Amino acid sequence: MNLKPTESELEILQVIWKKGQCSVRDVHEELAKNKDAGYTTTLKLMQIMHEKGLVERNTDAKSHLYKALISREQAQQGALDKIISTVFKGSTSDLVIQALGQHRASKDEIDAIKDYLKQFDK
Amino acid sequence: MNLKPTESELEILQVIWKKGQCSVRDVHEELAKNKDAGYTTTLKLMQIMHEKGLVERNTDAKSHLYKALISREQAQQGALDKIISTVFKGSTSDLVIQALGQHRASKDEIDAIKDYLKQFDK
DNA sequence: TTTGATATACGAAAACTATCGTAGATATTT
DNA sequence: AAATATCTACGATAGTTTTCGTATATCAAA
Repeated sequence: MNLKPTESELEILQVIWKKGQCSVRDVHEELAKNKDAGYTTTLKLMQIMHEKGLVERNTDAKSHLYKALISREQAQQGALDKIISTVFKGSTSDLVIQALGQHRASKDEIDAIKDYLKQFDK
Repeated sequence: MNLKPTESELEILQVIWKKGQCSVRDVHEELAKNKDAGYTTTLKLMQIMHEKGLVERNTDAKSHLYKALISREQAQQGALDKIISTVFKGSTSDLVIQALGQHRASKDEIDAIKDYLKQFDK
């Protein structure tokens, strides 16, 4: 089974992750802010995600409620693994440095990272 | 013009980046180690990449030689931008911390990152 | 110079993804 | 209860990406 979400599926997962549990309409209205596709498009995608096992749903009510079966962390890890191997030659530090360089992390972000790195000191 | 390489195109670019200049056969043999697709598949993909302007080629000899027209750094940045916005809620530090956490960066890598971060002190 | 290996070109099929329209069920409003 | 709104199901289409077969050219070896 292929657990790797497509681009559109990720957009949907984002909404579900944020809200915890969503109807198709919830997701659709959120997506409609930045994108314009019909309601049935979102519905169909979510049905496919259900077939794939990316989400589960409660069909008790007329309007079904969806929950994610893949965590944001899993998706993050999958995305990282992929780009580290395809464009960063397997080097995590290359990725980190490139990320910090171009994205001009804020002072808070830099501090968060420094804090994190302290655990490696002894 | 769409400069964003597809998944397969990235696999090919990887080989070209590593070797600097490649014939279709060079790329194909490298890919064949991990994947099995026919020679003409690789050829076709590289021809499409040429049409798209992702690579240039020298057709003097019978066997054409391809060079990348997009740098590894550009591709890295594109890949980072995408995943930061789709799975990391726009947070670079989330990405960095997740990357360091799971990938168990080596001491050298950690040191490289610490060095890099020093530039933000003053 | 004929044969065999290796190239490119390129159309077309296959696979995957995204989009939509329509049908029919269920709920809500008047 | 009839009309209206909202939901799911699902087939069909369109778009993109990947794969491959076949034709044809070029080179090297017998």
